[in-house]
Amino acid sequence: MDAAARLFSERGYHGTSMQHLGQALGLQRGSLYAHIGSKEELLFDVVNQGAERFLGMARHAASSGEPAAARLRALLVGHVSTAAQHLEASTVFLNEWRYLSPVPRAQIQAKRDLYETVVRRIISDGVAAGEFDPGVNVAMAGRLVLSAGNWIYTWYHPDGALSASAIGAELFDLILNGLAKEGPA
Amino acid sequence: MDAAARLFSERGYHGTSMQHLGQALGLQRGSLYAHIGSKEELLFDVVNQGAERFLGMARHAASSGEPAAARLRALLVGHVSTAAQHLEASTVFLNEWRYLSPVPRAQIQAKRDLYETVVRRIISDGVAAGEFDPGVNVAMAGRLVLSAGNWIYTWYHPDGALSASAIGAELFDLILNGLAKEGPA
DNA sequence: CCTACCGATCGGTAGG
DNA sequence: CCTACCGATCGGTAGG
Repeated sequence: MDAAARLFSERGYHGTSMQHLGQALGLQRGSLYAHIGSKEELLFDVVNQGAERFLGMARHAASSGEPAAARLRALLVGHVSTAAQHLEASTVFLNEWRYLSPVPRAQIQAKRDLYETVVRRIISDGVAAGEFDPGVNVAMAGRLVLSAGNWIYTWYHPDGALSASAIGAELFDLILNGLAKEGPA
Repeated sequence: MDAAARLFSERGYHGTSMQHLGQALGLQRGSLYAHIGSKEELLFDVVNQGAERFLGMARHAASSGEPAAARLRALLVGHVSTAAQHLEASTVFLNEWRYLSPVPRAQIQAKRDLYETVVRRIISDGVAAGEFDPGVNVAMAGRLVLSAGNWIYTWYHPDGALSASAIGAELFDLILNGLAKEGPA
């Protein structure tokens, strides 16, 4: 699965052959079928593990009992940290899941929808509690949070100046406070 | 190129065969080679056209002479509108460009970098002009804007409640003002 | 885990 | 001479 995550993230699912995987593991391609059912099953396992990682983190962040802003911050920091720690598997989760056939894809779609629901719930909680602006479009704000978190795999490098947590925290501050100068209405 | 944009966006570059392309056009796959040099050349053309579209729009938005906030708004609205109007080609531009071989990929990378530079320039102009908060991390804010714009192809549907322009405008307002309630510091 | 295959299909090119 | 194709096949590789 590690080799698959790496190769699928670099070459894409369809750009990776069983030959590539065999080579990475020092096996003939036919021999891989003693360990996996099919190439697609391998994709599903990598994608599903990624989905579970994000979902588990989100549920934990959402249920802390803290104010909505703190929960959203924990979720965004957790999201970026998870993506950074499992960059290849996260890339596969985000980019290659759509190549699954209908039944497994629907399973993953359900987990993606659940994740988005968790994010929106935190935001609508924050609006209800008076923490966030009552004019906030909850669906749009949820998508902004997911966008910010999901796009980082395209530019994050482990040896960058900022840690994953710091990136998550910076993104949260931007989303919470905006670009505009405080003060004059 | 339209057929390639559609097929590459749905199946991915490596998941699309010359057979698929021929079928979409009512031709034998071999006949396509009277029109293109190679499959990769076709990918490059789709990706490059996408890059040029976004870059042209960004240059136009950036050079209006308006305040930074208005320019950033125009860029985000333009970005979402462009992505919406050419959803398939934009998807290929964003997802499949990395499968180009080194030389053409570097050409596209340069255009992507240029686009990001335009975005950052607007933001740093806004900070310098006192429109934006002086504490803003320009690189991070630029990535947030790009993230918001680049992720929409995953959920945008032409028959949704909001037009592309309206989505761009809502995203801009969120990024400018943030989630937080105005008032108490 | 191997070699040796299967039915099919890959991107690309042949001559006409 | 051109554009726009044909049926067949090139050397290799796909998943199984």
